[in-house]
Amino acid sequence: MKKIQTLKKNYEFQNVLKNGKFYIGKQITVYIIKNKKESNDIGIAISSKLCHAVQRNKIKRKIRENYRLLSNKLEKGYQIVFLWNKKVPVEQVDFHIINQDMQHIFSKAGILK
RNA sequence: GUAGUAAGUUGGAUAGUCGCGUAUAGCAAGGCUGAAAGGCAGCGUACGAGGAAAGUCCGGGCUCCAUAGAGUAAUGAUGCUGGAUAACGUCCAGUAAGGGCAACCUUAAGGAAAGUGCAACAGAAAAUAACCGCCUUUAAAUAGGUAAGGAUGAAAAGGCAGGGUAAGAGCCUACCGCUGAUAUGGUGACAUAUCAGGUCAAUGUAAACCCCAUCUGGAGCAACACCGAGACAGAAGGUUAAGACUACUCGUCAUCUUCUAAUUUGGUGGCAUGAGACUUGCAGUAAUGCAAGUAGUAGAUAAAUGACUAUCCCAGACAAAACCCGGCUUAUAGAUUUACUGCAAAU
Repeated sequence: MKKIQTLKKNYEFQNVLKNGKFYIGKQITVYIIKNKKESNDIGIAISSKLCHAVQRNKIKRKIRENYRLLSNKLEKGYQIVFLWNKKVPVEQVDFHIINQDMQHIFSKAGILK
């Protein structure tokens, strides 16, 4: 399954955020919960209060790109939601820091193969 | 050369690797799914954010509310004149006032003897002006006249000069301003000229209420239409009531309607050729109109146009389509074009 599956509905997001385990990195926070499928679903949520649409899109794209590069190495059957850490200024968004965060978090959560 | 004014254009580039969305009578010729129709996936190809996409401030298309119909009112908006436009609170050309040496710029530019209100502080007084001063009267107290001068203020009863007077005052006169009438020019706002007016009866504020003129039904693509699933409880009224998205009146519609409670969801259309853009010609001062020609696949739905690496330079600002158009407003690093103005120098 090559395409990235994404969460669509608000209740799906709420479910992950309420019941999932969370891990905090330097720039991103990740919520993870098991689902019963044989694939991973991800969602990216960035508050509209933080910045305007252009910055939001840049953050989303960098997170999505990083996930895409790592997705083959992950165990399957999880729902993952990425959040931006509110305390970090949005101008400092950096591809490599997110990459480190993600590897660290996924290995800590034990879903990295 | 320098300082400006106005109107425009542009809004990092190149290469490599990996990816995303839409389309596809291309390839593959059957990889997955399905009873089938078909759908999904792969490879290739093409296309894939802005000048403001933003704010959501106006106007319109489109949709529903009855085929949105008529009148009155309310509400809201606009407010010099003429024109443009589908329409506008927009644009163009003018007028007036103000600013700038100038190019040029700015203006929420109707009405203050229709009425009501407000004018802080200061000041004697904020609209039937007398605090000081001046003059007359009186021995003095007092009584009266007076808006020239002082002081306060954003604003103090046209300005200035002469005459006049007890002192003063449009009290009188000239000039300027103001108001009105007439004539001429202009479609008009208005301009110019002449004449008359000192009862020139009187501050500002209408971004206070208000008055006048003109316009204005409501809600919005989460509109709306269709397909398919889930759920489907209770009460009231029923031929004159209730309802049909501001109120009232009239008129129309319809047979089931209304209320309370509970309440989920998927797909398709709407949805990309439009009062569109550019070029040329003609008409017009112009906005714009008419004619001919040219180019042209963004279309998502937790939402595509990206990421990384390398090189270059002036080191990339503001900022992401979400039904669609016409505007307005606000944000914006840098680069660049044209026309014009002032100053300086040279010829």
